[in-house]
Amino acid sequence: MKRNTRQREAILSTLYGSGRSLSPVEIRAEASVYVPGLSLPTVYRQIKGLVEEQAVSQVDLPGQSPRYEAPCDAHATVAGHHHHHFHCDVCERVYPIHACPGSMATLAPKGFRVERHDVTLHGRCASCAARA
Amino acid sequence: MKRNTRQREAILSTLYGSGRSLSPVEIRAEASVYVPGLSLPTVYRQIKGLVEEQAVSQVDLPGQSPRYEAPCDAHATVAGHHHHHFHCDVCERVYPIHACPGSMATLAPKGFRVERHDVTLHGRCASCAARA
DNA sequence: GTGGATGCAAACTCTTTGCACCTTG
DNA sequence: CAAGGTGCAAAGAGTTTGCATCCAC
Repeated sequence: MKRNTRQREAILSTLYGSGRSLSPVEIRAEASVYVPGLSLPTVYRQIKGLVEEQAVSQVDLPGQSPRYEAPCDAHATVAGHHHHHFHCDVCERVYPIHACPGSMATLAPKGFRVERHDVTLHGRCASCAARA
Repeated sequence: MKRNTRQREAILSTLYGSGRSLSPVEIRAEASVYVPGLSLPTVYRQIKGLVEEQAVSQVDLPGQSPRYEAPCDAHATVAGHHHHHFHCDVCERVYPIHACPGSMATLAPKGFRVERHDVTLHGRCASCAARA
């Protein structure tokens, strides 16, 4: 997965252009504007390669299939930086949260070694909240 | 889904007997001890009904298929109470965390309305940490 | 020109559904 | 005895793979 095909470029620019996390189907829909006929298997193969080379990161939210996002450039860490996500219950979109409640090691029972945490917020995003 | 069949009893006692969240396959494996030949479709149908009547709650962790657990009786709230989960990276088991970092409404951007949050801790459970 | 990438179709996994038979109340 | 539950097999949904063709280098 190193060649600059039209498909790869379309997928990459879709991910880097969007400020949020996209599902494979969303990626296909957006990238199809640049490459009509783009196939879903190609999207899956490209994102798999892109995740491996850390050009894109995978976002797993509870109860949802994986989404993908461009590493945040606001903090310019090469391999992306620690952040969380907000899932809008209305439009189903996923937005990055550049804040963190901090270590949660003390929440676990004695003897448990906490090495990582995931936080997902749910509710209404700004535009869906304004609409209500 | 109201009749007390052997299958239903086996599934319920498996969930109530285990102190953690189980996947449908795990439920089937455990409950098969009481009902040999228990089928996976029956497990899926029973848990669906049990979740609807709130006798069991569904646990969605990031990147994982759903698990199911008996509502925690330590706090004795009928419909279960707010809690989180710990996922062991070694044995893949999921344990309840009866603590919560508190509201995270301030983490979201302006205009976002936060109504709920999920927290998942990852690392090593007590027995896997002791073994290392 | 050659090897990697693409698109199609088929395979796979997980979950759900149709249906004949069995069991609970 | 009737309504509901079970097991089997097959159908769906989402993702991955095989393969012939195409295209970037």
